[in-house]
Amino acid sequence: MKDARQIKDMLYEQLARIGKVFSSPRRLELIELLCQGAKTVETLANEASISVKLTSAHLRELRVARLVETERRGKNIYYRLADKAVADLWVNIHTLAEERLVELQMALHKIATLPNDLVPSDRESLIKAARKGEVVVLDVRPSEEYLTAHLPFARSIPLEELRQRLDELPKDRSIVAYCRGPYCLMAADAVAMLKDKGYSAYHLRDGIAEWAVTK
Amino acid sequence: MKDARQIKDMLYEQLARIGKVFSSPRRLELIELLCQGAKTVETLANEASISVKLTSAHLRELRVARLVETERRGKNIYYRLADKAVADLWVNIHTLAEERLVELQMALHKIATLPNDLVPSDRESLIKAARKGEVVVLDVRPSEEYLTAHLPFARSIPLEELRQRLDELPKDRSIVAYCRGPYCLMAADAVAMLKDKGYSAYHLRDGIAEWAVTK
DNA sequence: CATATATTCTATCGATTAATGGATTAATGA
DNA sequence: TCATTAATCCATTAATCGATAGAATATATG
Repeated sequence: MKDARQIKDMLYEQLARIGKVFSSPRRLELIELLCQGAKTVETLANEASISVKLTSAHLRELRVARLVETERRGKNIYYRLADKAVADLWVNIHTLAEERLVELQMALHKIATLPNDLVPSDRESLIKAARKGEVVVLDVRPSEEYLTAHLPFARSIPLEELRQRLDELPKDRSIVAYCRGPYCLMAADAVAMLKDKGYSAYHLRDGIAEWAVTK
Repeated sequence: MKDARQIKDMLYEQLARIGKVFSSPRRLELIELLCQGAKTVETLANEASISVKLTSAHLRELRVARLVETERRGKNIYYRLADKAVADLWVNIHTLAEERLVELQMALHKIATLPNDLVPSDRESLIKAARKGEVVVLDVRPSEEYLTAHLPFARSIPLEELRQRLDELPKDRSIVAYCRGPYCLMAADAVAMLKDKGYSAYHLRDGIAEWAVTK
């Protein structure tokens, strides 16, 4: 069996194709955005603050690895994750990275101005508190993303509208804001603004992708 | 906040470090070997059929990403996975790859001479059958790996010794052989040999890493 | 202390990849 | 049909990575 080595090499090469997709910072950011729902190339480019050409090139990599699917709607082409398992893998990678990489832990520390645990941190008690109305769960992502999927009992006020719509929020209850996930800065911004205006606001670092992983 | 972009870039760069580790075929093979237990550089080099120098270089990558830990025992340095989550990620990646990549499915089809489902394929019924003695679960990996961890009720006969120790196996019962995982060819070899000698043998594609993932 | 063994470090070459700009395709709408 | 919009393809450049060979280190053993 002299070709056993060859077969083996080929197998690992195929596996590495998946790893390669997750080896580029830009692609990871695109994957996180796609975890929020289907989006056009231009939307993705804007939200990731990179050129449309570069976005297209990275999406091509995702496409040849069969991790995303495309659908044309009128002028636009919408990209979406091909499988929930892709989002799961994304969550797995960033969880492992946060556990193992001290550099990442320190960078995250800079973002989280305050500890995360002042608020019911496990899922059941957060949902329970939200159901009872003890806390307000606030989704600060764009409303399309809220419509695609959101946490139970969450109310949607996109970050851009938050300043004008502050009066919709009660000052006598805690507000728990979340956004796309641990690397999205929208919820942190929202919490800073709310605290500045006298609200008692907290930052839930998980997004819907993290929430969806059955642990 | 003009440095928000910078912070974000840095975060994704850190995350990509983990992805990069999983983007090389050789490193994936080393990770799979390390899923079987702690091993020296030389052992890893031999089992992956690559030079010691190259092995050391790849292990260095794993080390700077904090995914492995080292321990000196006498002359040798033993490498082991730093966290069970690393093995879980390996299983996640190859599961996703098998689901999404047609090329990989076809390559695996060449290895699996016969379908995998002729034998109790879910865990509970396999364990139950093994407990009752209806089937023999056979671990054909080197005995050190068996000693580190093995499936419940599995009996150890390393592939190299199998030819001489055939008489230890019963001809009136099914034999279910497994090895390191779906990309290891040892169990396939063993099954081919056993069938050739008149045994009723089957190939369980999962290894202990796959088995350990709580689904 | 000298030698053998196990492993790592450094330098180098070729191959791959990320990013950018220019040209091209595909669908829409006047 | 022609212009517009959305996205991709293609060619180029700089940076990075995988692999190999030679030198260096660190530990064990005589």
